Order: sequence, then structure tokens, then C-alpha cells
Amino acid sequence: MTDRSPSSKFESSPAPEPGKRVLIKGQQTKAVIIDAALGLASQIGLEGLSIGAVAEVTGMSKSGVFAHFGSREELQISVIREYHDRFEAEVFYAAMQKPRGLQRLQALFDNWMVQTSAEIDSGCIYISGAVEFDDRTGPVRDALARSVATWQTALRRAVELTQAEGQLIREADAHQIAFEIHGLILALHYEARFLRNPNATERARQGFLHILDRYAAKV
Amino acid sequence: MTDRSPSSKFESSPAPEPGKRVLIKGQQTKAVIIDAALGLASQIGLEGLSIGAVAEVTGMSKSGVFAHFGSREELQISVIREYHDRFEAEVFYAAMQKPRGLQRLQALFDNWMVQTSAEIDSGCIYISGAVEFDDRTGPVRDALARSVATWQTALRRAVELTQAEGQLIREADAHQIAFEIHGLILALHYEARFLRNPNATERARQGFLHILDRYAAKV
DNA sequence: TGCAAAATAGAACGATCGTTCTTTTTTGAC
DNA sequence: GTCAAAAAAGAACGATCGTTCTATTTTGCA
Repeated sequence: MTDRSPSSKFESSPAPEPGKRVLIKGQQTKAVIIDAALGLASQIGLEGLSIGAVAEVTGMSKSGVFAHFGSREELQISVIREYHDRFEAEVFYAAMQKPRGLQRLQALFDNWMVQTSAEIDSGCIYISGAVEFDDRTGPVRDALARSVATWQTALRRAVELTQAEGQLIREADAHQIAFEIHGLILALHYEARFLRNPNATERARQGFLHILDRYAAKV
Repeated sequence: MTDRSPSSKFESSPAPEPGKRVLIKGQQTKAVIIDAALGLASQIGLEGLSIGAVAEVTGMSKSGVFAHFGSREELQISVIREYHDRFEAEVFYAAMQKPRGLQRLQALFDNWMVQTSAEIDSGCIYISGAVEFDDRTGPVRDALARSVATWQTALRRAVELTQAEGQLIREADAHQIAFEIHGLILALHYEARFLRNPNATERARQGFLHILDRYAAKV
């Protein structure tokens, strides 16, 4: 993980002053902790994430883990940020290599499918978190909603670019298309992870083709 | 709620023997407890459901609540059964009044949308539960999966009937159609409840029309 | 190598959890 | 109204939770 200067530790870790020393060990173990916490949260959810469990996985003490974050909420937020970064890298940036338009949109969807359901023990925090925090308020929910919104905007942009390229009809509502695509991913996650339906991936792929077909610009 | 004779209290409550007395009070309060527990579970999830919270809502003692179920798992399963019954009544049976085919399928979808997202403080246990229990095993998960499977079968049947009526093409895979419909409901739940998007209902409705359109039998 | 700061460990706290056990209250057939 | 059974309350248990406080170890510049 990359430790951003703002909000890296506690709320207001000051930028390292010129003369001060800059220890590196803390950030290393913090990265290890967040990695372990993300693994746990992917399985049992952000709400089920406990400091004791993280401590056990990392072989540290509870207070040792705790000291890096100052609160459980801050740990949860760090996990969300880490997931955000990985999602961005593996889904978004990975697809940006493709030429804009249909190819990129297809790559986004493919990467999204992989990220959501392919790995056995990795649920999607954007999906489980939405269920866990849809009735709550506070900084964790806010961080989660902000990450999801960022990704949804990126997806919609990709749709709009595809329209601009003339590969999807311009009159269509990009929000609506993104909504329907999102539904396919959610159904994939539901069927693959909960119902253990091995056909789910193929169903989602098929559904995506149907959406492309429906909104296809007539050449 | 209706207290089924098997598995009503603990695993093996014997059928009331002829000469024995049949008390009614216990079942009444049990129904009250389950109703309260379902309300709580709809908000905070099946996993977040605690006996203490149910006791507080119902004005009873923890042990008083507990005695009706014998374990938290049994309480959770009772909640699932109650939700199953209500879902069946308000979504399935309510739609069975419509003539088979497109009208009934449309009614199923409409009722499903209402059940899933219309009421402010009522999340769908089939959705939140899937996320909470997709990595677990045990009787709660089994009960949940069984209920969901029952409903999915009913939905698929409705699709097949619509095909049989000639209102959807016969060549289409009913599983695929049901999968895509399910996705719309999941996206609706996600956007309406988590992101508080007021357009979500209209988006889902629109998406449903698109599915009907795509699979429409050409007359 | 010395030494202050940073990182980690350890123990303990109050709270809440599910559950068990015991006691009291309520129920309903006689 | 009687009385046994059922229902509910009350208290306490061990476990786990997030958090706090105080030691101990480790780090990394001088």
C-alpha cells in the first residue's frame, strides 16, 4: 500500500519536518497490517473486522495493531483506501491501456468480474460494505460511498466515451447503461459467492453482450 | 407469523398429545418477538441481530426472549422463515392473481421492487443475508439459501410460463432471463439503499422493460 | 555506541455478547 | 379457587470486543 501523507496515521500526522528523522519501520508494518486486514474484511466484512483477529493473523499484539490507527474506524477506512487503490489499479488502470470505446469498456467489465468473484476467498468490499453500512452514518460509510462514487463515475465515463466513438447510440442514457451493467456484477457476486453457481460468470458475460446489443449503434 | 408444527420451538417440540393442555400465550409472544427481530434484522442484518436488542425492543428480558428459541441461530432461522412467508405472500401470491404470462411476470417484478426497497427502514434479508453468510456454513446459511432457491425457482417458472404463452421467445434461456432480472433488483437495492439514489426505482423499471424488449417474441 | 523517539507488548477496563441456572410470575384446565 | 405446568425474569458465567495505560523493546540518527 502507499502511505499518503494526509491522514496516514491518526487524523493529523504532520508532514515530516526537515530536521526530524523519518522512521520507516512503522509504515512497513502498517502496510502488513492493512494487507492482512483487507484479507479478513474481504471474507467476513468490514463490520466483522476485529483488531484481535488482525493481531492474530499478523502475529502482533492487539495494542500493537491498534497503535497504528488509533481507532477501529480508522483501520476500516484504511482498508477501504487500500481496496480503492487495488481496485483502481487492477480494474481501471489495467483497462486504460485499451483504446477508448468498446474495447476499453469490455476490459473494464472483464476486470471487474475478475475482481468481484474470481478469487475464491475475496469478496468485494464495495458490495458487502454497501449492505453493512446502508443504514449507518459516519466516516466509514462516507469513505466507502466516496470510493464507490468515484468508480461509478469512471465507469459512466467509459460508457460515454464508447458513445462518443459511435459504438453505442448517443441518445442512450449513460447512467442507465451503467446501472444495468452494475446489476450484472451484483448478480454475479450473489450467485457465484452465495449460491456457488458455477455458471454465474458466463451469465454475467452473456448479459453484458445483451446490453451492448441493445444499445448498439446501428452501423 | 404462523407457528409450524415441526421446528416451532427447539428442534423437536412434540405434537401436543390429546390429553395435554395447549397453551397459547407462548406462541403469541413468540410471534411478537419474531416480528421485532425481523424488523431489527432488516435494518442491521441477521448477523447484527442480538438477543439483547430484541429484548429491549419487546420490553422483555434477555432470558425471556432466549427461552423461546434455545439459541441465537434458531432465532435467526425463525426470522428467515418469517421473511420467507411474508415475501411469499406479498410478492408471489399477490402476483398469482394476475393471468399467467407477461402480466404476472410484471406483477412479480413490481412487487419485488416494493419489497426490496420501497419501505425506508426495511432492507431485504435475502440480499444482506447473502453477503453475510456467503463465507459461512451451518443451518442459518442453509435456511437462507433454501428460501432464496425457492423464490428463484418461482421466478423462473413465471418466465417459462411467459414463454409458453408466446410473450417471450421460447428459445431463450429462462435461467439467463431470471439472472438479468435479479441483477436489476440487486442494483436497485444497492443504489436506493446505500447510495440513496432516488432515480434507482425508475432505472430498474426501465431495465426490466429492456429485458422484455430484448426477449420479446416477434408477433 | 549512546540515547531519545518510535514501535510494540502486556495487562487491565467496562461493555456487550450468547448462554445457563435459579427463582418468580403467569397461565389455563380442573 | 387450586395447582402443576408454562412463561418470564433475574443474576451470573466466560468470552470477546474496542480502548487505555504503562512497560518494554526496537529503531535510527548523533
